[in-house]
Amino acid sequence: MDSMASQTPQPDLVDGLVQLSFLVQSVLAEAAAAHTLTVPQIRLLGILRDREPGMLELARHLGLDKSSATGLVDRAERRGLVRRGSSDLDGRAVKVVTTPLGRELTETVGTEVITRIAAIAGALDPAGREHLARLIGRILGTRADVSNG
Amino acid sequence: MDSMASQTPQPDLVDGLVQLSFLVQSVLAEAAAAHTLTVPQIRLLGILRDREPGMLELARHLGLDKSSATGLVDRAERRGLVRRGSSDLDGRAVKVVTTPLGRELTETVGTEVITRIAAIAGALDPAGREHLARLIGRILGTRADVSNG
DNA sequence: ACTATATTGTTCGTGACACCAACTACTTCT
DNA sequence: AGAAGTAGTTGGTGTCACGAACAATATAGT
Repeated sequence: MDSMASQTPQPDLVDGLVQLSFLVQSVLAEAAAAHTLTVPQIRLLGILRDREPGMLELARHLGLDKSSATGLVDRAERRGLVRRGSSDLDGRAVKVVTTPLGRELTETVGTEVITRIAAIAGALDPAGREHLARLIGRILGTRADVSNG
Repeated sequence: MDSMASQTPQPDLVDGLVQLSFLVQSVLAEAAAAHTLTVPQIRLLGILRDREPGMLELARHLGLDKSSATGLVDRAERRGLVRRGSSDLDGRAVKVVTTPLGRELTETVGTEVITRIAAIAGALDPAGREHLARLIGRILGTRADVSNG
């Protein structure tokens, strides 16, 4: 039946990947909601954990249009989570930075996300988790070539 | 209850699961957008492939509020993808059904989703895919107990 | 230097999506 | 029949994302 190797109709796997992604996303949404945040917001905070990007760079990291990044930062700023600093070199550029409150929330939510996602993986024994991590790593690693320009 | 074991700090795996979920979601969004649809819409169509649920049942399947289901069906109906039939037994209930156009789109998009998601898994060799499917299956299987009320 | 072009962000308008609270219209229970 | 419950809808609010158009600054090209 599997005449085409690359398209090997592996319904179980395709279905599983899709369902798993919904599961993970809903757990993320829960963790975010527990702190009156949303998934895009925690993504934003996650990126700002080790960066101070401009709007455009931010947009690229999130895979969004720059105007979407503006909006995301607007709302986060309104909640006191981030701040718009001005770049010294470029008069029109902006530097998005977390506030102390933002950093604190990043930590809290981060821990919560780890706990909750780890709980999902808790269905597997340590060896299974190890293996899963490797397989996922290989998938994401292959993709890194594509997405990193 | 090994409450500690579930917290095994496995940063690689947690991170991988999260990133993978975003990858899958974005591929789903692409596949949907290729047919002027959205992820919630293809989810809706997917459910209607083998069911004719009422609004409430639909909402439960999607993990949404019933009013959200109403909106989703409203928009899908406006595009001629689904239809509101009336239940014969219950005068207030509704039966959401796909139209011929909706069924056709379901097929087309379904194929596209399979192709694109399979491409993600294509980074693995057949044995790896097999293994991954099993691991994911175990995770989802464990969850099924929780979510199926 | 000085205009032409490119880049960074913002704004505006539109639309999808999701929630909650309130409401209508049936059903079922007593 | 009357009370209570259930199925769906409506209206209001907020987030999110996009594209097009715009201001302001930066970088070329000559």
